[in-house]
Amino acid sequence: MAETWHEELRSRGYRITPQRQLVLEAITQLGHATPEDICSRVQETARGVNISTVYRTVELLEELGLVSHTHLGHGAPTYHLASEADHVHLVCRSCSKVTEVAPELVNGLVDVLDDRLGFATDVRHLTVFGRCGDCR
Amino acid sequence: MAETWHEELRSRGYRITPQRQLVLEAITQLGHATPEDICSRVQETARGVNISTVYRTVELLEELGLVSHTHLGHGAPTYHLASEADHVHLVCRSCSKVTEVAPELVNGLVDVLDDRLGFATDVRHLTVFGRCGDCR
DNA sequence: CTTTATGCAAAGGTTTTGCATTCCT
DNA sequence: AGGAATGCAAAACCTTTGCATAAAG
Repeated sequence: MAETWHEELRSRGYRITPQRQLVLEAITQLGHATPEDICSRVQETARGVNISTVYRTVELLEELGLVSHTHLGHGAPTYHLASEADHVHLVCRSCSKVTEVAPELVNGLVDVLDDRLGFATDVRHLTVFGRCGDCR
Repeated sequence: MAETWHEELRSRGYRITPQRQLVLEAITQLGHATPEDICSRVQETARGVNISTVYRTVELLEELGLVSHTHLGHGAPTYHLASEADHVHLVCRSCSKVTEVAPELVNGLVDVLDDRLGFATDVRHLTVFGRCGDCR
């Protein structure tokens, strides 16, 4: 796989390090991962990455547009690949199940907010809380 | 003003205390308030309510359906009266401005999620992040 | 060799918890 | 009186920061 983001990093004066690669791999594999999740996962496969490095790295990766985060519950945020982030999260208050739905479903909302208020919605960060079909 | 919630409290075996009344008053006055905000506000007018009591109280008031909370930023959640919570929050990533919009604007989304997935959206908790008109 | 990145440990902010005391009912 | 609620302090989380050391370019 092409590591195009390496160019991106270098061009901005950042460096390519094993830790950064490991964090990105962990996020890729885990899907939705908290900083702690990422840290644990990396621990398994290599000598580990310090939790503060994880925080610094996810911030960097987010700035580069490679990952994005959302808040699925009360605790830590979860990170996922931006390329796979093209969906909206539904979180069930009752069973805590997280469902991903196509962003098209919120097109109506996005258009309304844009037309009436000039507000540009960040769809990838959108999380809708409620009750899922199974819990009603 | 009728203190109908007093009945509700008693019938569930809970007690009416000055602290609980003060917290509810503070939320009423402040609109969107973090636990810390609530604590400070109460401090001003009375002998004060301990922060842990604030936490315990907002949890209780939320369980009773009197208040609800939402996450407007990275930090602490904000609480507001459920009776005034009938709106959706828009948060600007750029200037951090919070706008409240009528829940009707999201009716389309609510209907789609219900029809296609049987998902019942909690509109009052909904917060949409993005960029406001002024910042585009 | 220069500069950035990491690890560690400490600090900062937020929330929870245990327990003795207070105070509704 | 009896049980629930509060205050306090400590602990538990989550995240950030300063600084010495390691490592990328």
